Amino acid sequence: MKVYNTLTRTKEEFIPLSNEEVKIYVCGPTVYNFFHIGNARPFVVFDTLRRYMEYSGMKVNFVQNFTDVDDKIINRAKEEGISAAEVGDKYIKEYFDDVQALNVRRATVHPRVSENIPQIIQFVSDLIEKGFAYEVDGDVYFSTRKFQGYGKLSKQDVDELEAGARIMIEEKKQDPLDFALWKARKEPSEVAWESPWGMGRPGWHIECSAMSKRYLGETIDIHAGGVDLTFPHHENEIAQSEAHNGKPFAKYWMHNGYITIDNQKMSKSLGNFFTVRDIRKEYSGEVIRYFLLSGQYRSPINFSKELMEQAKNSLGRMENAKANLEHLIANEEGNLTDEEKIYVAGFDKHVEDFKKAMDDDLNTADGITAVFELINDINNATKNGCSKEFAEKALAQLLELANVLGLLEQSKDDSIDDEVQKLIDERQEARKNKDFARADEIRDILKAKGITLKDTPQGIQIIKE
RNA sequence: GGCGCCAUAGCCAAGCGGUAAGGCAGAAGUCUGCAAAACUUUUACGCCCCAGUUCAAAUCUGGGUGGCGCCUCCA
Repeated sequence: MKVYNTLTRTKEEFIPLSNEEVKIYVCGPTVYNFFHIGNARPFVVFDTLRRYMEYSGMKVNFVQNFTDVDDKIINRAKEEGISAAEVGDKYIKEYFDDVQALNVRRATVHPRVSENIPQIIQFVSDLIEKGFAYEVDGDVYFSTRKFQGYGKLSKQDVDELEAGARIMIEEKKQDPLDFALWKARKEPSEVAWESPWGMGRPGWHIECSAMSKRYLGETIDIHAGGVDLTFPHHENEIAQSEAHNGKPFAKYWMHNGYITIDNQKMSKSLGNFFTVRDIRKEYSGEVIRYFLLSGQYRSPINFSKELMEQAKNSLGRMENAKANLEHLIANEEGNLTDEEKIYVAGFDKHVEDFKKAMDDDLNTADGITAVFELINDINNATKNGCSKEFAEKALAQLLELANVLGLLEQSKDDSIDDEVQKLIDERQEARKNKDFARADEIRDILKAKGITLKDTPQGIQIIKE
């Protein structure tokens, strides 16, 4: 498998550090609010990476943190009149609710900053001891210029950065490029922990370095996140971790592109964002997931109603294929015919195409194409009915690929109540008596309830929304 | 000022030197009591523009034009 590595700006063959497991760390959310569709992209993309690696036979140790100690959380807590811990707990719960709808599997570990304070304090102390950090009035800063190679990920030149002069000048810092590892408490009500430098809390960047080390070790295979984290967040993580451990931090750095609105970056500060929670009111999580996977992960994707409709209709084609096969399985019998055997043998090509696409830096757009080509074959094979065995094999093949993408996983509730059953029976009776007006009327009534009836040669197929 | 990305049909999107995948939307047809689903056919002599390299370029090089991003909390 090839992977685009931001560190080298090229696609590289992915070679795991160990044959036992692949170590992946993905920067997780700061839990002070519902996450938006832009935040959702890395969750879905790197979940797909993980699924594909597991499909390819690798064992993956996947760590994604929760940043539950942060200024925004503190502010939120003040606003809502609850503790910072309660804010964190609340939005972690909401995170899992949304992410479950998106078919994003739980990470191997979801560490929280608040549960890693001793490790962080140790990490910071070590950096001071090694001469990479210094304390001023209860704050601790990292000496950027002491770490050679600062800027290697984002390809920034230290002197150019300084010349940019867009960095907040803090009196306490020895150099404007230095960043906080530990922040002293400003007022007594703030969450804070005891430390060698007094009461305070960790800076943003140090958390990931400390948690990555604790849960995955000093050198990991892949560190991933959104492109906007490249600088300064990931650059700072490299500086901290490599200064501390004296060895490479991550072998591959993967960054997903933005979600845009009218071609502008979606962001909380611009206020042009849509939360997944809100989008879910109109589209299923799988539609959102399909939308996010419809382009290659490094390209920007524009978010719009029109594109969501396209995603919904496209996914609908996949769902129809699945539903039609399930209906055939329930109503047909028999084993593979000679003609069907040829079709089944042809499935392999689509699997190969799928793997080829996914091996090429997770080209999910092409992966989806392979699934549609499989569906075309299946539809052609079944247009005049098929054996039960064929339908079973076709469905298994379809789900094998779709599930790697995290699609077609949610089984719909197809139970119907007595009242609906009575209407369906009545419609059948009406059709038999050629009372098509009544039959169509009933179909419309059910349609209004979100139940679509299809009259197939294998009987009535009921589709619920 | 520094670093970087992108430009393919009405819309989305692959392709990365060998003669334009796939999906949505649209049109016609088959099937059906009618629908739905499915199937068949159909929609880019051309891939932002101009040069160049090559037997061959959407794909490489140079120069434009237009859009976006990072350098500041941000996925």
